[in-house]
Amino acid sequence: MVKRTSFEGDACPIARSLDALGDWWSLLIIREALFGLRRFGEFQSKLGMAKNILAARLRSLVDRGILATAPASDGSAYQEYVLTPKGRGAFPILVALRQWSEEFDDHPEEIATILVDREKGRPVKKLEMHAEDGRLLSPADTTLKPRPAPRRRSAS
Amino acid sequence: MVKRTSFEGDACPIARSLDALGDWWSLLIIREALFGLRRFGEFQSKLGMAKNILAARLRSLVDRGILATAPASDGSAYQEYVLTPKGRGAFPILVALRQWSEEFDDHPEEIATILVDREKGRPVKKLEMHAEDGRLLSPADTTLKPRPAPRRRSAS
DNA sequence: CTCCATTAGTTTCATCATGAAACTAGATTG
DNA sequence: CAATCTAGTTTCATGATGAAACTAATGGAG
Repeated sequence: MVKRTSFEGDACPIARSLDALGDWWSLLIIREALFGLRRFGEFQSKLGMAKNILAARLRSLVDRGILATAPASDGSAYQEYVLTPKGRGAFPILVALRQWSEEFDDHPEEIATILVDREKGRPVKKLEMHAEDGRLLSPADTTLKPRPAPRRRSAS
Repeated sequence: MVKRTSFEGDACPIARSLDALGDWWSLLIIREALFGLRRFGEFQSKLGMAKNILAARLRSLVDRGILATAPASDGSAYQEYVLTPKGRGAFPILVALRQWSEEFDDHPEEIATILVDREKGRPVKKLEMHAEDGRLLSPADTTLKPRPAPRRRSAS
């Protein structure tokens, strides 16, 4: 059992996310799915990845509830892969990755696209983290706390 | 050249970020570094990863300007690994991954920690995306545009 | 209905990456 | 200066990846 370590049982939520999304292709598949791709062949030609790897990734994403197979929207007998709410929920991760690249990449001139506000066509601002009361938070304004034990029924 | 495909030259900023951070360990190393870890042995024992892999990752992260080696803060002759601004800039990525897990994980009761506002001790809100003018944007409110060609000197 | 092309995979095989353990050089401690 | 600790490197077995060939089912042309 020299297996590539899994973070499935890890208590850290970051590790748990990485267990599902942290390989080289899953997030790119989700990116394309958000962009509207649905068919095996579309993913394969757009991403240029090996078909066996794509098949394995799609299976994993379906198993984890990130994609679902749907019985074809154009009437053909083939199936399609569509994002579940869980899959669409990965959007902020993609935005965060994009913005990190936009801000820190050594060759930003090679970046082909920018994410813009559809209405105005202007670049979106950086992701913001806010407190419950609305205050804008910087990393230093945050800290980690142990998760409170889930209370059963009512408070003690 | 059956090498694991690199996204280094890819025009997609998400792929470019994944090229630097998209392996199983890099983001966890950054997480620990944000938490204050600095020494090789600290990372190794905290993450429980093989030392050769850790050494390779640290080297890669230093090469990419995400970590820097510093000549020891406690006077010893060993070196330390500290985050650069580029490394600290990955904070939103970690928050996005954490929040995705908090929202969609099948076993959220296994998650040990929550990210809170230091001042109030209350959980932070989900990351928000805003337009330049401050409007809150949903994914559907955004679209991709080709990056405008960089103008030289003045406008045409 | 038949034949051919397309789609969506699976199989095979070579190579790369990962992980565990042993090993090592230099730093630190007693 | 001997024992130990730190920070790695080396070695080797195994798992993951990728390219290409192969296959079964579908779709389309005539």
